[in-house]
Amino acid sequence: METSDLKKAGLKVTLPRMKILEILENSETRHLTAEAIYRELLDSGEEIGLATVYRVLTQFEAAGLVCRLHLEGNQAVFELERGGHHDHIVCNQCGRVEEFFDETIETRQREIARQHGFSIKDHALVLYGDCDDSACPHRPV
Amino acid sequence: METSDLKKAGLKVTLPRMKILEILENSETRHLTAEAIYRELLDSGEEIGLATVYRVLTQFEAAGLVCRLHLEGNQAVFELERGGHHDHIVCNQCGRVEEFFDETIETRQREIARQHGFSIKDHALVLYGDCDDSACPHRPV
DNA sequence: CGGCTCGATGATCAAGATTCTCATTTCTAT
DNA sequence: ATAGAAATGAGAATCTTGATCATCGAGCCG
Repeated sequence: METSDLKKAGLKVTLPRMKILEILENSETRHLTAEAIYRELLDSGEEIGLATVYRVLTQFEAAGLVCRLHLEGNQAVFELERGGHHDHIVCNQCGRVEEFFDETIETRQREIARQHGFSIKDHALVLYGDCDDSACPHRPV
Repeated sequence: METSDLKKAGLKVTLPRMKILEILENSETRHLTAEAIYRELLDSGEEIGLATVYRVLTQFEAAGLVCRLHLEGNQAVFELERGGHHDHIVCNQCGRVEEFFDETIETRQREIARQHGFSIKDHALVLYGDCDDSACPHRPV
């Protein structure tokens, strides 16, 4: 379970942390802003401060439990780290986020970095487009 | 010249706008924050407000004269739109930004988007790494 | 189980980036 | 030149995120 992951990271197992993990696990979209997590906690009757949400998410990120994404908006979104690296496609209309992984792109990135004399440490790739209408509700969030 | 570009975009030709274009054109790094442009204007004796810099850059972006990049930092950087699309490599040590274009990656992106039922409109790809030491000064900015 | 110690929390404040407001100035067309 | 509209500058406002600090609770020890 996750309590062990928390302890492994040197973090006490507290209610706010459990609740936040729970929300990240059960989220439909799997990509949530700190605000969204905060509101969901308030709605379910928890007494939590927004500062705690940000603090905990930052700690989770440092512990490798969570990834922080900077999409076009001004807010970062957080997703549970499930092991595999992946990049993202975002629908401009409904905000839906899908994940993908492509070895061809990964390989080319390494080659390009090498050509430029860089040792690549990380990368951020986000595709923006419109998803097909049938599957695209009007801004669900 | 650029005055025609400004007029074409429905923007009056004013001193602040000309100066900002000039700085973007003559910049060594080609990738500047709004703050950096503002400071450069102040240093050269112009009386300009930071709000104007942001306002003008946003208008330039809407007019397609300028691109806004969101790198890892919290500030956006702006670069003159010179026609060719490209992506970026950023050095984690010195902040240097280099540009590249790779048709293989572009093609794969379109294919991936299609597989996911997205019509891709845009994308953001940034590689982060360390550039080779000899060419990497210690944080020049 | 009761208490101790230190990390965790929540409320508020603060910082940094960007945008808004509005009175004043500057273009541009006439 | 002049009127009308758009642009500017200064500062306030906003939004997201991190910091502060007094209080609280988790984990450990007896």
